[in-house]
Amino acid sequence: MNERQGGPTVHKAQSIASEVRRRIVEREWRQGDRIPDEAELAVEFDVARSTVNKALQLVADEGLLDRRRRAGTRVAVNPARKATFSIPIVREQIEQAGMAYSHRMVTQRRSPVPAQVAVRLGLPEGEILLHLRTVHYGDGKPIQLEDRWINPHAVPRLEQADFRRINANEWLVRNYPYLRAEFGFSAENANRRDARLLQTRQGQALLIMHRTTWSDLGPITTVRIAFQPGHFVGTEDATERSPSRQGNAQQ
Amino acid sequence: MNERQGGPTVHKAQSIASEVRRRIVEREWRQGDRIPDEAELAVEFDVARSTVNKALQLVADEGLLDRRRRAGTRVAVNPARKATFSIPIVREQIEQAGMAYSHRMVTQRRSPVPAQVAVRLGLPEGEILLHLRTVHYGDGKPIQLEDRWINPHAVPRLEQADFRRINANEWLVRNYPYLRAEFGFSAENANRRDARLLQTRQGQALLIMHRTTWSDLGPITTVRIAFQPGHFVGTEDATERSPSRQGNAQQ
DNA sequence: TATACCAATATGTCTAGACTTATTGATGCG
DNA sequence: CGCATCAATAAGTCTAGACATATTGGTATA
Repeated sequence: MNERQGGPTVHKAQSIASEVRRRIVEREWRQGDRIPDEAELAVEFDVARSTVNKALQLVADEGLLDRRRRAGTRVAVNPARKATFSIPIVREQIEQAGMAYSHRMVTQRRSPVPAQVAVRLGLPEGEILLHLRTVHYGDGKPIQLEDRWINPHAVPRLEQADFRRINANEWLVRNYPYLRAEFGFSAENANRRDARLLQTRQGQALLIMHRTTWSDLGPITTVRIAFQPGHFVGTEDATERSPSRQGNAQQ
Repeated sequence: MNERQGGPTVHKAQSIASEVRRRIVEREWRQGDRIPDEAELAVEFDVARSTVNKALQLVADEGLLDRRRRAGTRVAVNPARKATFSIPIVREQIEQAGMAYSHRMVTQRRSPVPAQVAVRLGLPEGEILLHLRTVHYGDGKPIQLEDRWINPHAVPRLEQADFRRINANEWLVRNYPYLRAEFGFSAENANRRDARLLQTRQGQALLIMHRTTWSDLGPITTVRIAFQPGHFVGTEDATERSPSRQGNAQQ
């Protein structure tokens, strides 16, 4: 009972997942169809059931399959719905574009959160948080403008940080891992302050990105980032989960 | 050699992953630290090594850990960088907001792709694709405007679809699963046509979403969606991979 | 007819053991 | 001192088997 030889690390699960994707994409298995169960596929591909299980979980995580106990595995009716984001850290992003990075802190003070921000953070209005406004520059030209609120209760030693030297984004990322994040995008016509800080004209369409992060100590920070006109924020990938880790995020 | 009793389906891997996250977040393990190897943790938590492996892979996929063969597992220096997107299908989105959905096809014709679009699709300029312009309405008011190119080579039976009855988004999603997708956001001041179709004024800041999808037959479709002024597109989650599947995407 | 219950089933999860492979760190050589 | 080589290590993957549990569909009961 031990007639193995080839040995693992050959990604059988990955190949099975690919084959499953192929059958779905080429319509051998149609949307809504029940596919053969794990045991059958294990026989077909000549692998252990757990290997099939792993493969199907991969594909299901991508959204192409729906799996339910006892009910079996079906080809998803609304397939492939996830996309993973990969957003460079401001400084890296700017430096990777071959520009010299710098930043300027425009505001730093403790003040009561306005209602709108409190909602994003899930905190009561009026709580005293640290409020920062920072402009990030590439070769001296403004690239993005961030308006940030930091929750001191979730960020011990916040006082010790000098945000004129290291920007809040980097400091938080390096020191305060988060467990959950929410992103959002919208567009706004530049108001007077945005226009001034980004050195553009009022009314210019700006891409606005909101981001809020949490650890188990509560909300860490929420930011509103206004990008230079014309800026494009792209995601990479979707669906096909890569086994390797990569990417970045701003906090 | 068989003294088990409690039995699985208790998510030991998940609990271990949570504990690992906790140690990272609470800085018992600092950024850059090497953590105990799988065998040690298996002893500590009294589980099989493969269970620890699974737990650590989960956390590594979230970005909190970096793992390398022989080198061991370290707490990531730039942690937690992924966010998964979950975007409702237009019609569902509008209906879920309690509005009556309708759509209107403004343009439908085959024409040569302009250079800009060809680049997004990775096709030669001038290829003949199907070009559609559609406005989606909620309670009769324009919600979003999509400008779409569809590649007939990746979409068999394209002729048989009647996009006046079912919108392209839904038709594609139901029939043509994709394997890869790219998203992007930007902001533009509404031009004359955008303004007319969205019933707003020129110059208004519009959130623009670009999306391109591929199957193994090549690029399927690329869309530029212009949202009604004030529209907000949010992502959900990040990091903490949920074992269940959910969410939606537009094609 | 509606409900409660039960057996069968397919997936979910874990274990213990084995083999594979990238990478490190030490050793020996030119 | 720089470089090639090699053994040890830690993660990566797979297997076979077991138990867990949600769901289904049928059967018996009120």
